Amino acid sequence: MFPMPDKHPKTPNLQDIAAAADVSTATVSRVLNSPADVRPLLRERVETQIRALGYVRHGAARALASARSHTIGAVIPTLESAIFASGVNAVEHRLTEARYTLLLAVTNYDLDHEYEQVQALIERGVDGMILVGSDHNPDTLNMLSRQNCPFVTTWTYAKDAAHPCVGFDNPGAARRITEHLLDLGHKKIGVIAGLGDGNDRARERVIGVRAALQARGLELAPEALIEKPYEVSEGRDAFRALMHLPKKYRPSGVFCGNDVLAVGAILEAQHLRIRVPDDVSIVGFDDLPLAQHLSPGLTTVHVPSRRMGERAAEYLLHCIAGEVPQARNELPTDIMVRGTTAPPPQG
Amino acid sequence: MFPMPDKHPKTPNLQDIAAAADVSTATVSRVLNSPADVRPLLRERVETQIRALGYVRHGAARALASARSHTIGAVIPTLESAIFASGVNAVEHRLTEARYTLLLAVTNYDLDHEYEQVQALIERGVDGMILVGSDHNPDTLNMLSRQNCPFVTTWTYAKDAAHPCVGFDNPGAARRITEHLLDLGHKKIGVIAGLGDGNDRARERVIGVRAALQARGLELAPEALIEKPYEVSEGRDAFRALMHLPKKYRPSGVFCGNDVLAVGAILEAQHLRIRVPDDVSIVGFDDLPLAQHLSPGLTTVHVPSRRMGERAAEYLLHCIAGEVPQARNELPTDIMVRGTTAPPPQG
DNA sequence: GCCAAAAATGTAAGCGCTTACAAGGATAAC
DNA sequence: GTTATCCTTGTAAGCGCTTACATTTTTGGC
Repeated sequence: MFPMPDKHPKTPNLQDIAAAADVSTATVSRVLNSPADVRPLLRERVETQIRALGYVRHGAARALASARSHTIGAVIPTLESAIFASGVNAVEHRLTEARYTLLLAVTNYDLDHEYEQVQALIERGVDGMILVGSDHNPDTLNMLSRQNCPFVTTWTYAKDAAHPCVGFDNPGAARRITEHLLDLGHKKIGVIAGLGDGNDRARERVIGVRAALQARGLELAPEALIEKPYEVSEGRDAFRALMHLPKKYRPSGVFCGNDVLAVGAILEAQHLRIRVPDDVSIVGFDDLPLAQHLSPGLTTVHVPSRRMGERAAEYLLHCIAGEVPQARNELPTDIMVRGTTAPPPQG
Repeated sequence: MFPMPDKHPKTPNLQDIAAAADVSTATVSRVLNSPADVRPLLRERVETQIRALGYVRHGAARALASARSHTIGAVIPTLESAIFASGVNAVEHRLTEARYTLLLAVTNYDLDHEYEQVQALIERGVDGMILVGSDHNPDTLNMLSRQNCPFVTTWTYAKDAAHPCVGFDNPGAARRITEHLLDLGHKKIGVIAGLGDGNDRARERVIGVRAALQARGLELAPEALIEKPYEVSEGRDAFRALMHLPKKYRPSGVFCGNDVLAVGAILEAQHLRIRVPDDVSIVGFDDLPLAQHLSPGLTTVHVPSRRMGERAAEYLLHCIAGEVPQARNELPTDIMVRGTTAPPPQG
């Protein structure tokens, strides 16, 4: 073996810095982690070398030695939905402020896949984990607690929740916006819900709709409940199906499990030359940025996704700092009454 | 100190498994990493213990010992834009398939912030990095190569690109869709561009528009070029401004730097009772899922964001595997002619 | 059965860092 | 000038794993 031209001049490590600055590795480590503990003169000598050699910490070694990875994991259903994306964005911001890094994993609404993703993140040594919803494989939660990895669930809240959560009252919000429809005089309500399997939020919203109806002695006809994946085209299909129901069931007010489905419904209404809100009222859920720009603006439930992301990140950061933050955090939702709702025709 | 009730029964490590299965740690490591190297009988004995004790690998230790973190970093401008979100989603999928995990960082279109994020990810020991665009702080690229961290840029392609990239021809696509407008007979073109600072894609798209105009002896009036952040409301504002231009400059065809701006333009047109495409034609860029559902459907440039994400992930995975994949990858774009473009009024 | 070659397993040396503890120096009280 | 105290810095032991190398076992040709 002969001397290589230094193509890969070996990235410097703590020892190299220590040698260059003629101090011990402990001192370099201290300059990096608790600069106040080392005298300015020495500190500067070390910092000079750090810059000169372009030293970058070795996170794995750091994590191994300190049992702290400075990373947080988030496991979400999908990034295709704008609303999770913006929540994740918020999480990322808070973490970056705290010099933490986000590990992201996606489940596609599959709880078994979620289990694997959680395991993968635990293997990566995340210091905390953010989950969506309260539907989880029991193994997932077991693993989390066995590994004593602090975690918090988002997007749902219940005052008796079994786990730390920062979320909101899904059935309550669904109920309130349904009541808005009922207050306008609608009697026949249709529902375009998200897929309920493994998705407690979707199910709970339907429960909220039912509750509102029952309180007025009404019922949700089975024909008028359609479950669909969260996609514009699915919303269109479902809305068309609803409009082709026999008159007896055909709804004058349609509750959509989220805004993506609602946009689909509106577009299909336009396509079918059904006027919104004159002929049919439509409500959504989530308040995507787009909702207010549509014309007419979409009446929907505003969900504080950004704040939820921030709060979840903060919760974990506090846990890691050894504090015991409040475990159950409820965030308010708002009914945004805009242009897609009105009294039913001839009524 | 007295014996604690085992609240935290210390998560088991390789040694514990080795002891329990009465083998060496090397053997346990092998059943985990190259099971074929250990005889079925032994392997099963070890696997039994792994399950029994609920063992989970310690990634940091693994990374330290093997110089491989099994993570990839992605640094993107924002997650609020649906199009990056879906690209990231695609990256995540490919990585998960390869048992890799994604570290995500966001820059908010700030190149200095990008530098910090890249450093943070390098500290975390990512095995490769995905960047967006070709505008970068030189320090960022230096760090990457000093740490010899393989990386690939996305969203731009140039046949003489200085770095590995998987992207597409921004100016070319912008030029082609502008030509579509010109072919319809439009002579006065307005542009609602993204903010060009630190965003080569936004600038290149404008260059493409200019090229198309110049080729026909036309010019882009300075008044008719408006730069805005990628937001619906900004698109509305810009469109309104364009429509209030003196007749001489007022465009009959508007090129929007992305679909979000285009949606804003369409909505504002609706608001101003300007008919699209009868009075004004509008084109976008990106082909967000929504674009085809609008009515009229948005004429736009289809960008293969999903495939781009997949290819970028694959590129890095190949690099890590020691291969030398093709460094410059161009993906095709398509002009999607839909309903928002037509000949200008009165001929 | 015997022996060489091949396959399976074990041994142990790090990977780069943090941190308890030890040691050395400066400071201040007397 | 001493000594006790505090503040800085150094020493060195791991953290949990991978992997080159050494050792043992198995295999198969004869």
